[in-house]
Amino acid sequence: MLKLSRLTDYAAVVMAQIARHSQASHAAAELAEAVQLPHPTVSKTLKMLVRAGLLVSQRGAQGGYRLARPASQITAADIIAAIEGPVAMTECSQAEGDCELVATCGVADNWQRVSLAMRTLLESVTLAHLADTAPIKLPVQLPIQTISLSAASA
Amino acid sequence: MLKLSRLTDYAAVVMAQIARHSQASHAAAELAEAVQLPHPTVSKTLKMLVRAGLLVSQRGAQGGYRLARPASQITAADIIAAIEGPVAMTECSQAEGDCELVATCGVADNWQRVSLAMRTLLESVTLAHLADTAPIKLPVQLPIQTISLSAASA
DNA sequence: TTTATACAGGACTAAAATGGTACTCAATTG
DNA sequence: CAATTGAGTACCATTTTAGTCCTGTATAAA
Repeated sequence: MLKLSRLTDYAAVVMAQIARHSQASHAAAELAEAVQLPHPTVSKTLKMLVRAGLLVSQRGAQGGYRLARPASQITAADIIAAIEGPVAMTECSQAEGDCELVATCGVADNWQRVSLAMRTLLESVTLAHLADTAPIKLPVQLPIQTISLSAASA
Repeated sequence: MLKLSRLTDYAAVVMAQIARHSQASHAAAELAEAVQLPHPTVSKTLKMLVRAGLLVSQRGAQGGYRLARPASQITAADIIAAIEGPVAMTECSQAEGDCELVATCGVADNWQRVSLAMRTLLESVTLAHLADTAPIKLPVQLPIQTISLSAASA
């Protein structure tokens, strides 16, 4: 299905929740309550987001989590990467291309172009968009054509 | 990683192999040999592709698999859907939206827009592109902006 | 300084998806 | 009929995913 993992989904929801009240610090328990998910799971997700540099944490009483930077500067690709690792459609489109089938494959290059286009799409969607209850209304010029499809055009 | 499953990857490679010699019928064993993958696995993949209507099969001696329609009319989204089911990024962007968290979620709509944009992207890449050893050189106008991003613009 | 709060890190387990195999049946050709 | 080749099904092993728990550590407030 080319689906996000459930944790990634949670991460997006939690991030959106924080983004909607970005002044305050949010404790894990409070967030879990707000989004109606089990505390430990939310906690785990939050830790991953901190490690990825999307959130900052403050220990102790009155502590909690806050966005590391404005919601408009955090992308869907960032959130996905924080939980699942870098966006890549196939083994071989990752850094360590240790696929032994390169010789017989014959589609690797083109998959990588598609992969890149998808990544670009996900980078064009920010947390600010996701958190907004209104539909995404970017007047963005998606550079899709530029990137992959005209890479070696005629 | 938002990665394709390995079987989907195999499917793409096998489809590309068939597409490059689309006149002949191809036995499962022959294809497995050509792409250097285990026979039973390739066989399984082929059956899924037949069930999805992307290949047609012919039993008996001299039988094998052929494309059900021209490579230019088979999309990456078709191949992915054949193996993994419909492209959808989250539970709730599928047909049976049985997610109980709709109330507290607050990002569902926007995820769906992103999901739709990705699907459109994948539909714009055909098997003919994938099978071509040259880079994709579509002069395609990707309708991404149209679909999701300006859906409710301004 | 004590205490309550709240995050950090890691170990562990249960469940599910994935990938791969084997075996039997059905159809076609010659 | 015999050889070939796909169809269908059931099964198993592995990996991934999700979720829990426990112990440690930093911070703030009383």
